[in-house]
Amino acid sequence: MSQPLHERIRSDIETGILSGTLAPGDRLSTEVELMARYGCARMTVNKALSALSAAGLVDRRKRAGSFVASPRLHAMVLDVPDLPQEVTARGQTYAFRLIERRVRTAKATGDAAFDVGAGRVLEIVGVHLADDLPLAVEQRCVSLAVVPAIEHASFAEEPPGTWLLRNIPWTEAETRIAAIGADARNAVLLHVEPDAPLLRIDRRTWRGQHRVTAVRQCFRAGAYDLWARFRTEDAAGRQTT
Amino acid sequence: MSQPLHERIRSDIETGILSGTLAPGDRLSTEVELMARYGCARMTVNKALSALSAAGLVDRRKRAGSFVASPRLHAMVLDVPDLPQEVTARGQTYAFRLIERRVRTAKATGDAAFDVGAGRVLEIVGVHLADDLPLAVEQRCVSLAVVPAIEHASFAEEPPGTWLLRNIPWTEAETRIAAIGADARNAVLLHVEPDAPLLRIDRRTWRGQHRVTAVRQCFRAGAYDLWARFRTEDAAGRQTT
DNA sequence: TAGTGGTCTAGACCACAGC
DNA sequence: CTGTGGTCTAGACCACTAG
Repeated sequence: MSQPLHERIRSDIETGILSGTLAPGDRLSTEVELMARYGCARMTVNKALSALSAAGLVDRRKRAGSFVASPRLHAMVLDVPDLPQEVTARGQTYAFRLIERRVRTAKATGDAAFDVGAGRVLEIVGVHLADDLPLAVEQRCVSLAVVPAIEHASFAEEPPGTWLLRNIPWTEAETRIAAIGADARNAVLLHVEPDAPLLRIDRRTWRGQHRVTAVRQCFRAGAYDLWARFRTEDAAGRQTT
Repeated sequence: MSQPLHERIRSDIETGILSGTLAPGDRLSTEVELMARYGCARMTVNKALSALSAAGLVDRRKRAGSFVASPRLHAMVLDVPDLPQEVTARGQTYAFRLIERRVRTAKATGDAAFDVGAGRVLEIVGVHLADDLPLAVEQRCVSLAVVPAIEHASFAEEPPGTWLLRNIPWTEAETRIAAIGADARNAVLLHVEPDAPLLRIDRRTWRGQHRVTAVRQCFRAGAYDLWARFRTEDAAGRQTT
């Protein structure tokens, strides 16, 4: 038996759903029935059905049974790019040029996208470069109350985003993606015409109840694309053995 | 006991990781130790640790033990918008205006973004409208070999994307997001100036080995933003009870 | 109220990788 | 070699809810 039994049971049912043999709303066999069919214990069947439920392929209701869920998968996995890594992976040399760096105290920014709560805040503006060509402009606020160590970090070696990724685990994050026209400052920094299309990525990050950082990155059009993928296997927690 | 025990064990360890008490690379207690600490069976502990492993918070190695995973996940959950639903949720009226619809056979498009394999293919061009204002231009190819029923669908009631979402489960999808300048055709259809910034979303979808559909949506800047979120609880499969 | 899933137990054998 | 996680068993009790 090269494949675990609960994995085979899960795979059998998943195949039925994806091939259309099992239509949305259809009732699956009960755990007791599957137990008899595969000649195994109930825990084994339960593990398979729980995985399908976690993946959203199956809806389980007490007393009623397990049902094929309506195709509702509106979610994909979005890669959060680590720019130095992405750039070097493309065979280019990465650099971060710091434009501004200051510490302010507790003032409201007036812009909800950059609010990281009360206390001392580190504000950074910089440019990501690939082979010395500007790739993106980054504006960032970091709460020094949550991340005091970053006040003394030099961003010569790595940009603030990478520093944070390496040092601060986060529990919650929110990303907003839009297309905008370049304003005067971004046009200069990115070497593009004013009103040229830019990809704007806003991200806010929490650690528990505390806001860690808020960042806005504006990419030159064509300089970098975002990718997202979805695989049923990922959602079902299948091992990539 | 309002909370399942395996959930409490998982929560305890997760809290330790996120608070920094458990640093990346630290070794967790073994299943046997946790079993003794919580006074429960090994299966219960295993369920908690498996969930943390699936969430990417913990790395488990045979003979070595369980360790706090070092770099945090670089991935978030991207909402795949169902435009009619999004638009009506904003209190606007949604409509889809069909511009082109034709069936071609097996020819190569020359554009990899729209390749859905051999056989008969339905090609659609249309505009998504919110309160009669153009929101996005959509170009789509659908493989009629995989989805024959769509050949006779009228898109008066719902756009092809929604039709597919309701009728065809998919196993794998890939999305690419970029900012572009409007070409002549899109400028006319969206009522914007040529070269105005647009948010372009390309998506290809598979069902098993077969390519189901390939779509390109170009949104007016500011008309619609993409959102992505991440919560540790989601990844750990915690129920939202 | 009876059937279903949710959870848990106290064992067990095995594969695997560090020691 | 030995400890670890991966898997599985044959039971059990409970909560919930649809019939």
